[in-house]
Amino acid sequence: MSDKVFRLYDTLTRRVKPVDTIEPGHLRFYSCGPTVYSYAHIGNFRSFLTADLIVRTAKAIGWRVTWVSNITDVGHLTQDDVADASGEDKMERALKSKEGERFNNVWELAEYYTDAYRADWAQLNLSEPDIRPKATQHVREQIIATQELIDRGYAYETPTGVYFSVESFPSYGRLSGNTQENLKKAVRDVVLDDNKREQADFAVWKKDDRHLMQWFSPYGWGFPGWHIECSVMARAYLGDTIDLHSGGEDNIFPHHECEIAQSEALTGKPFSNHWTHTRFLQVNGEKMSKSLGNFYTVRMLIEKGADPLAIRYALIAGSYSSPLNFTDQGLKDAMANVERFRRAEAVTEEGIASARPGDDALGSILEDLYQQSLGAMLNDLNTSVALAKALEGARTIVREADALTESSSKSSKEFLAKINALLGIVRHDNPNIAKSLLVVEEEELDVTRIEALIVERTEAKLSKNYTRADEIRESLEAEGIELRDGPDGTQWVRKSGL
RNA sequence: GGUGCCGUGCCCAAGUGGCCCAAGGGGACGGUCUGCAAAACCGUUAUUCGCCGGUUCGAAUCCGGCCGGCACCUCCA
Repeated sequence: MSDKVFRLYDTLTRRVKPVDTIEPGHLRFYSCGPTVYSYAHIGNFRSFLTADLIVRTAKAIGWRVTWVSNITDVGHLTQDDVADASGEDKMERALKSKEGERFNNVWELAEYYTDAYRADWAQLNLSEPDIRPKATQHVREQIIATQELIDRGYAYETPTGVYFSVESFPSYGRLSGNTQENLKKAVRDVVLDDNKREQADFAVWKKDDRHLMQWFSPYGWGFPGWHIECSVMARAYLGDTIDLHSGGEDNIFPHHECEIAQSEALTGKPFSNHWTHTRFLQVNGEKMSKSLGNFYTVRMLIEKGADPLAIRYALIAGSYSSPLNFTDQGLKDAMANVERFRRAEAVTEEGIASARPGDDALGSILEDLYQQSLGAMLNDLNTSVALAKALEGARTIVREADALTESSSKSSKEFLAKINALLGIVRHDNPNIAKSLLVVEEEELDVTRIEALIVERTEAKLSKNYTRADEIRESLEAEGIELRDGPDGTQWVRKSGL
């Protein structure tokens, strides 16, 4: 525990305010996860990273965190709630697509993309949520909640499903500004459904005995509406009122607006005391979309040679509360920065091994920088400043390099460990998980041959045969191997494909 | 039409009333090192914050107008 204040923007009150926990020092946090009908893209991950950074920051000030992040493995409708429920389900559509051919059924498809999601998650060094519930594992509770909403007069059954009556919940629209009145003014074409009392009413349960995923309920065969899963799972794991709820900006409406309505209708208590939303990621100044060809997944970028931690860095380089422009150049920039942390770590290890006597020249400087970095994170997750302070620390360490005493090295090591716990950009917290899930197989390198060539080049240099030396350097360069001459000999590194 | 968000150097991006003649990263340029390069390290790189007015002792920061961009309005992180 500490007396530090963690401030975050709250979408509901539209201002930055301290995160208050109901139980002192214990954050109960729910973040919306993906629908697993395809690979999650880097825009999805930007929003998951916000959740990860919230958890890391809370832990850095000594809070206990119970973090629930769901997996939506029920397909929801791709179209508006059309009257006959014939709207195609996005998981069904994925199954019928070319990529879906290899799956026997939607369940396998969901499982495959869930695994892929978790692998990418580990690659980007996101910490593991305490609970990762699946919508399909909570259908029973969703049916019970649906019935309760009917019993309490907030929902009604029609020939096509069960709908939540927006009129019955007067504060509907408080989060998004889409009040019933404003929604009526909307001129957007909406598919009319005569079964609904009001156009703004939304589905809690859809009746459909042809749906690929269906369950039996008091209303016959069908499947749950999209919003009810989060209401139910948040309550099951975190209680009636939670401290904080997060998601992407597109979740504000309708998803979170509807969650609030359902949850508060069920419990009569506030659903979440704080709401945080991550703004969209743009790619090269444009909206990310498949048609524009700028739709990036984590594995695509790794295949292109991007360092997973650099992807992470690039995605958190800007504030979560503003749109971020993800560019190829930004990714390269991030790689250079991640490299600097690696260098600082290498220098630190050498310094400890050297056992050089002397004062700890860095301890207080680094502690100060860490505190500034933490302070920035506590101030509405100001990642730009937090990263700047972390980089300054890494630079400070690298600058000392050969002059690092053993005690300075130990301070450096502590600094890097704390920065990594806070920002996750120095190294993978759990390298084994990241490695075992590595999506791209490192192509085999003939290390013996490379090292033999380096020896040959060193000899050529000694005999002043620079033509041969440069020839070796250039041929290795062409293979993607970069040579770096230093006082202690020549090192080699793989060059990134970016 | 409704509801929100944004416009800072060549690029990305902090700062939202005085500590800012504006962090940090990349790039570019100069230097140290080096056979040369790469890497590393050091230094330089916005009297200025979309435009025009206003408020104020003081504005990138507040207010008004204009121009430009983005998101959501029941598939979407």
